Parts: sequence; C-alpha cells; structure tokens
Amino acid sequence: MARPRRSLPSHTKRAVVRAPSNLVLQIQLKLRERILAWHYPPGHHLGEQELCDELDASRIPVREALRALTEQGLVDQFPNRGCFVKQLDAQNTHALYDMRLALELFVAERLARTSLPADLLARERAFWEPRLHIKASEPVEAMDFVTADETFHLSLARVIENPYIVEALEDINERLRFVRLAVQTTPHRVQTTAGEHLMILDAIERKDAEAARRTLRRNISHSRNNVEIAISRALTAAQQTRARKG
Amino acid sequence: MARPRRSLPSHTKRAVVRAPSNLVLQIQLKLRERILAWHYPPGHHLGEQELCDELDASRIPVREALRALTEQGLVDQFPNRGCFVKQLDAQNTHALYDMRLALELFVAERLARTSLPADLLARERAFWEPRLHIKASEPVEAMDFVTADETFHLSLARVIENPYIVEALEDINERLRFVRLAVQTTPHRVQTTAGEHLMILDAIERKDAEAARRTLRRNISHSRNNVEIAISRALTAAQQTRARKG
DNA sequence: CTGTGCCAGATTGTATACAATATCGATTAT
DNA sequence: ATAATCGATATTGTATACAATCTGGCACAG
Repeated sequence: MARPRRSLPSHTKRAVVRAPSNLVLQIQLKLRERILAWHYPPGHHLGEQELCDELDASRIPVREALRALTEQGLVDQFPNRGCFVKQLDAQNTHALYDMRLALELFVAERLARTSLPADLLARERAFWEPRLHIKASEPVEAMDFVTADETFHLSLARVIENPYIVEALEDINERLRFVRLAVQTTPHRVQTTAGEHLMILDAIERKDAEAARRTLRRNISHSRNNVEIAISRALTAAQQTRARKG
Repeated sequence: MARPRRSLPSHTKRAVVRAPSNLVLQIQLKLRERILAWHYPPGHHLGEQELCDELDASRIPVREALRALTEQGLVDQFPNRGCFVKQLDAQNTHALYDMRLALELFVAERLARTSLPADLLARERAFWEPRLHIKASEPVEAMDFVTADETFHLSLARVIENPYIVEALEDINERLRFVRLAVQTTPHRVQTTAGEHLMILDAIERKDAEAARRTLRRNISHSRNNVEIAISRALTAAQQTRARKG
C-alpha cells in the first residue's frame, strides 16, 4: 500500500534549477563540451556502447544524457539508429545570430528606458576604454577577447532579470563560442568592438534607445561576419579530414 | 571486435527533427499536455512508479520522458527525490511574454524591411476584418480565438525562416495556451485584437517598421494583461483545491 | 517537554539481460 | 556485370533486478 510520502521540495533555494543525478550531468556536460569543441565532428555517430566504454558508465546514464542533448538541439536522434552530432552549417549560424540580435535589441531598448547599474557601467568602461588604443602590433588572445565580449553582452542582458532571455543567450553563446575561438582576433577587431561597446553604453546612459539599437546591430553584425568566415573554414577542414580518413 | 558500421543517417528528409522512440515520445507528449493543462498542479510530485502504472510502461521510458521535460523546463528534478511540476507564477508569465515580445518585435521589423507573402496577407485579412464588427452579444469560443491568434503571430514569424525563433515562439505559445484558454474571451477583446492585427499588417505592407512595432507592442501587452488575470485566478484556485484536499 | 539519533519503508539511481530493428555483405537471379 | 534479396551481426529499445539514498516517525536522553 502506498501512502503519500513526498512533500514539496525542501530545497527552497533555487541554486540549482535543473539537477539531474551527478553521473548523468557529468556525462551530459562532457558530451556537450566535446560536441561544441568539434571533438566529435558534425554528423558523427554517437554509439551508446562506444560512449559507455569511453566514459566508463552504463548505458542508462548515457542514454539519458543523449536524450537531454537531443532536447537541447545538439544532436539528432533517429529511432533504432542512435544519435548523430547535429550539423552546424553557415545557415544555422546565421539564424542563431539573428535570434541573439532579436533578444539583445530588446534588452538594449529596455535598458535605455530604465537605467544601468553604476558598477556595471564603470567596470565595462574600465575594461574597453584602454582597448580603444591597443597597438596594431600587439597580439590578442582569442579566448580573452571572446570571454570579455560574452561577459559584456550577458551582463547587460542580466540586468532586465528575465531568466528565459538570459538562458537563451547563454545557450547561443555556448554554441558559437568554439567557432568564435577558431577565428584569429586582430587588434583592429578589438578596437572596433571596444568602440561599439562604449557607444552602446553611452547611448543607454543618455536614454537614446535608437542609437543603442543601431550600434548593437552593427556590433553583432561584425561578430557575425567574422564567425561565418570561421564556420566555412572549419567545415571545409572537417570535410577534408573526413575525406583523408575515409 | 567492433568495426565501424554506421553511415550518415539515410533520413535526409528532415521531417521529424527530434525523433525519440515512439513510446518515450508518447509519454513525453502526454505528460507535457497534462502539465500544461494543469492536470498535474504546479509543485506536484511526479513519482516514477505512479506514472508507470498510469501510463502502463516501464520505468526507463518514463525516466527518459521526464529527463526531456526537465530539459524543456517544465519540471524540476532533484537528485534522489524525483520530479516536481514547475511553478508557473505571474512572474514567469511576465518573463515569457517579454521574450515573446522581443522575438516578435524583431520579426515585425524585418518583415517591414522585406515583404509579406500575398496569400498570407489575404488570408489573415479575410479572417480578422469581419471580426472588427462582431456583435457585442455574440458569444466567443476561447479555443477558436486563441488558436486564430497563435496562427496569426506564428505565420508572421515563419516568414523569416529562422527555425530557432519559430521554435522558441511555438514553445512559448504552448506554455501559455492553457492559461489563455482559462480566461473568458469577450467580443470586445476580439474586436480590439482584430483591429490591432489589421494595423500590423497594414504597417508592414507600407514598410512602416515603427508603426508595426508600436502596434505589436500594444497587442501583446493586451494579451499579457488578460493572461495575468487568468494566472492569478488559476493559482488561487489551485491553492484552494490543495487546501481542501490537505 | 523538547531535541537528537536511528530505523523501517519507499523511492530514485544504475546495471544487467533480453527483444526488436536496422545495417552490411554475400549470394543469386536476370 | 548489375541489381535485388536474404541472413548474420551489431546496435538500439525496453524490462527486470538490485544498490544507494532520502523521508518520516519513534525512541530515548537531556
């Protein structure tokens, strides 16, 4: 006889919103990382047994991790055929950037109507202003640049306190990160970005929504162009690798 | 010894993008429906064994369905405690509507820059124009209204051919549908909506992006206000029900 | 009377085993 | 020689079984 035993979750703290069991979460994160890092190339077949051997786990946790990744849209699942790493072509990238643009334009507009925390303003200005005058000969670490850029955009988004929008942007960033890292970051690109970011902050501060939107559009457009170059390069490289193997 | 056997998926047709096995998909859709329909109230504990008995399936498919729903954000999962139907409070609804607004403003703006298919324009005008003059005494079926409204907005979104944006909007619509159905639809509301929809189409047709955005903002704002009333009513009703039971 | 520790029951997490299905290669017919 | 068909094999889908973990109450000490 079953008696009702479970009460509402005592974890009132919303620290971890989605908490699968540790093993599944570990597998899920590891696979996600490898997929985004192109360790498994697009179209690669993810066999369950193979992953079990690699990750030293049983099939059930692996299956659940794959199910989660399917839901995230990182792999395609075909009945009785298994999972395949989803193709990330130039078209998808374009669409991803458009979605990012849609969300961030909204954020910028709203911020221009309300206001911006002083500490965030100070922090981002302190970071980007020196980079207006970066020397053309100075080499730039792609990781540093991409991280700083992501931080800038996400910090703005977080101000409006909309978990759905923030989560969507975080997801988009993760998907684009490794391709962004594949393109070489020039000092000129850093200068341009710094200028655009500062202009966005200025526009928001003086409540000029239109200017903020215009500049953000230009900023994201530049980023998009760079990434699309990287995508096509990476795709041809992957194709060549596969051709060499086969 | 394992030899490489799997080739690229022969399903080149992208008919079903995410295709879990039929049983899991069935369970997943059924649970999703019940959650969105408030059959399982917010905070309700979804016991695996219990669901197995209800759905006449084993625990593995049920677990995978729950994992997928977790990833969709419909349930929260706590390790060794199971799944709980996620709270849908007024704040979440507000955020969901903001995200919808962000995406649709972008869609409207882009459509105003490009153009709109003639058949879509004709179809939607043919539907909404008569409803400008609906009699105040005529009763309105909520289902018909909500479906037509969703169709209008999604049809516009689909024109720009961005699968991520369309998918996000479809998801938001599904989440809000049952609450929208809970609020009574008055003839006055139908008239207002018809007017706004026609104005949006006109603005897009004459390439007036600003007017399109302004009207869309008003349109979604009206919808949001109605829904938030429904949400608070539904929540208090659910609380009363639970209090009566306990 | 109140607070702490422990135990029984139940539920979730994982592994193993078996059934269903698709793939690849060989064989056969045209 | 080419194309279609059938069977062996591997892979996925599901069920059952067992281990780990949590809940809630009861006993006992302060």
